[in-house]
Order: sequence, then C-alpha cells, then structure tokens
Amino acid sequence: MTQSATSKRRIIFHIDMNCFYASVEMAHNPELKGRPIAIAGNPEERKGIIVTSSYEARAKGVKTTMPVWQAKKLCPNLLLMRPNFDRYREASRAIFKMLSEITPLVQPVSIDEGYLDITDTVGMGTPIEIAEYLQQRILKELDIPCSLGIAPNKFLAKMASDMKKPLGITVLRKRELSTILWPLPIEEMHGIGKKTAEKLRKVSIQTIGDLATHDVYQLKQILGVNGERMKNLANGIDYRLVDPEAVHDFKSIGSSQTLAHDSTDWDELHQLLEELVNNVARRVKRKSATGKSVQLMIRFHNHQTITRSKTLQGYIDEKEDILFVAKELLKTHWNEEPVRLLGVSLQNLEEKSQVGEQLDLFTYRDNAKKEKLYETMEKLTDKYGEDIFLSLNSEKDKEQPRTSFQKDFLDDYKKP
DNA sequence: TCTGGGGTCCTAGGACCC
DNA sequence: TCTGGGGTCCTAGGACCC
Repeated sequence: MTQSATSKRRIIFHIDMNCFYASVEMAHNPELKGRPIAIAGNPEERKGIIVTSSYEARAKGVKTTMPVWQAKKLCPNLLLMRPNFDRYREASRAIFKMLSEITPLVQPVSIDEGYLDITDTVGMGTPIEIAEYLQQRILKELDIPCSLGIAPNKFLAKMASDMKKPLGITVLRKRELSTILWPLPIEEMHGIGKKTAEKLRKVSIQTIGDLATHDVYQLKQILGVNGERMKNLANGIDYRLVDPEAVHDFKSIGSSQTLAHDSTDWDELHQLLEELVNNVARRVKRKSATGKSVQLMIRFHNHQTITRSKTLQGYIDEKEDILFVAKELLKTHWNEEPVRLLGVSLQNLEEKSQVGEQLDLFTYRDNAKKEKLYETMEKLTDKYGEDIFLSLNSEKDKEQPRTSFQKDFLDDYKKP
C-alpha cells in the first residue's frame, strides 16, 4: 500500500473528537450527560484552568484556558472534574484502532485528532459513507461524538472538520474555496494565531480570501518563510503527506509545573525539580529514548519566562544524570527572584537502540569530541582505577547510584 | 484572584570550519 | 591587511496548537 502521487487528487480525512475529555467522562458516567461539566487541571486551587468543557458549559460562556474561578462565576452549577488521562488514552487507542481498520495511512496528531488518507481505500463505500460509518461506530461503541472533514489535502480537511460540530461531516472541494473558506476571518485559519492575525490586519488582511490574494513578497517580509506557506494554504495548496510514522519521532519530552505559591526556597525548588525529572525520565524510558540536551524553564512571579539549555557530548536517560544537569542549570541561572513555574525537558532525542551505550566511542563521529572523551576517561581511570568503566555498565551498578563518579564525569562533560 | 501543561517549528546571533 | 560566502551546531526566545 503506497500513498498516491500528488498528481492524482487525494482524499484526506481529518477527524476530531468533540469536547474529547468531557465526552469520555460522560461516556464513563452517563449521569453527567446534559449537565455543564468541565475538566480542570486543579479544580480546587486558584491557578487551575479549564481544559475542556461540555457544550452545556460552553453555552454559559465557559471556555478552554479560562481560570476556574471565572468559569464558576459564569456558570455557578458547573461540575468540575480532574482529568483522568489513563481513561482518555484508552479511549484514544480504541478510536485509532478503528481508524486503522479503514487504512494503514493514519497519522495521529494528538490524543483526539488525526488524519487519514483513504485515496486507495477500496470496498468500503464512498468517502462520505466511510465517514458516516466511522462517526457512527465511534458513537455507538465508545459513546464519543466526533466531526470529520473530507478534502483533497490535510489543511482543507482540518478546516473542514472544524465547520460542523458536534457530529459533523463536511466536504470541502477545491472549487468551493472562494465561497466557503475565503469569507472566514483570518484568525480562524489553522496556523494563524493572535499575533500573526494582528500583523496581517495591519496590511488590511481580514479574511482568508484576503490572504490568498495578497502579494507574496510582502507576506514573506511580514512572516518569513511562513508567508508563502500560508498564502499557498489559503489557496488550498498543501502537498504534505499523511505520515503514519511521524508520531514515533519525538523531538523532546518535558514536564513542568506551577508551584502552589511563588517560591524563593532552594529546597522547595530542588524538590520540584526532582519530581519533574522523575516524570521525564520515566516517560523517556517508556519510549526507549535517550537525549543529548537538557532544557530548564523558569517562569518568574511576573510571568517572565526564561529557558536555559545544555547540550552534552553524549546521550543520557537516567534520572540521576538529567537531574544533575538540570540542577546545574538552575544553580547557574536562577537569579533568586520568586519562581512561579519550573520545567525540565530532554531534547535532541534518539531511539536508544540507535545510540548505544553512553560510553560507546562510536557514538561520536567528531574526532575532537572523541579525544575529549578519551581525556576524561583517562583522568577518571587515574582517580578511580581501571575497573570504573567495567562497573559502569553492569546491572548491579544501576541499582547503586554512582554519585561521586557521576559528578566528576559530568563536571568534565559540561566544560567544553 | 487572570492566564496549565504537553508539544512543534521557526528565527536570529554567535562560534567555528572550510 | 580588516575582510567573502556557505554550512553546521548551539542557545534563547517566540508563535502556535491541543
């Protein structure tokens, strides 16, 4: 099964669950149906925000990202719930399994959304019949409503799935662009946010149609390479393939958390850092990944946010190693101002099997780096004896943290 | 009483190399 | 002598999406 060439018109689906988290909760507990419910990160605390809400809550003005206290003001009988991610992941897996029975060309883009290329799908009926079948099956078996967009490419399918909710099926044909897509305000275009919309309005671009017919040269001046891309999308030109493998190559895995109260207490910050790193390391392990850069994010009391990162010479995935680098970054870059949020992420990820052991010299293509590593290893051998590298990779060693060794090793690691 | 947590991609400057 | 052009990597920040 191969993807069709771009010269042939493709048939792309975009499928999007309606109020996904809220719908899963209602399917799990049908008594919630018809009531205004909302999922919030921290329902009890002041810093909690609305993640998703049911249509009943939305009717009262409750919106995603709204602070909980504000949502309660608008909708006093709002039923607040904490997210049950395991439940959502399970529903998501079931949905994507159904999609993959239609075609192997399924590209998940988030927990509740994905693309399908059904150009070469035969024996399942017309595209609209396939869409109706999927929508009904997900509704009957999982009690979750969804909307689908059908179009010749990803962008148009995405725009189409947004047009009718809940339980919509929308076909967007190229010849309908100027009547259906172009009248929409510019900020409704996928990829155009508040800032970009503002910039575009300054040059009298109000609708997607305005963007589609605007001078490319000027768009490039305003938006860089994105200018030309956005103009093409507005004209319904998008050759991106539906890539089922895309979901596997992670670029980063991170964890961040807002503190209950702004803090200047090193011990408290250090404790949070440890929790964040544990979370990152666990997920990195689960994905059999390993990474080469550690990034620390600090959000201060005034909301100013900085990121500081360190790229290492080799790959790490042990929580002790990640924590070590993160701690160094915090020590070096925290100016003692009250901290609102800390975040840690591991970046430049590779599959662990592709990288090999940390001390495998073949990891390094660059001779200068090899030399540097030889130097480090020689120094460590002088200090700890010859057996240090043998013990490093042994299973037993993994159970006993090699703190003093690790410290020296990473100290050397960090310098160059 | 404002504004979470998970990501991706792009830009721009500096270092360094050829 | 005082300066080209291309490429890569690293770092920090910003925009955007769900």
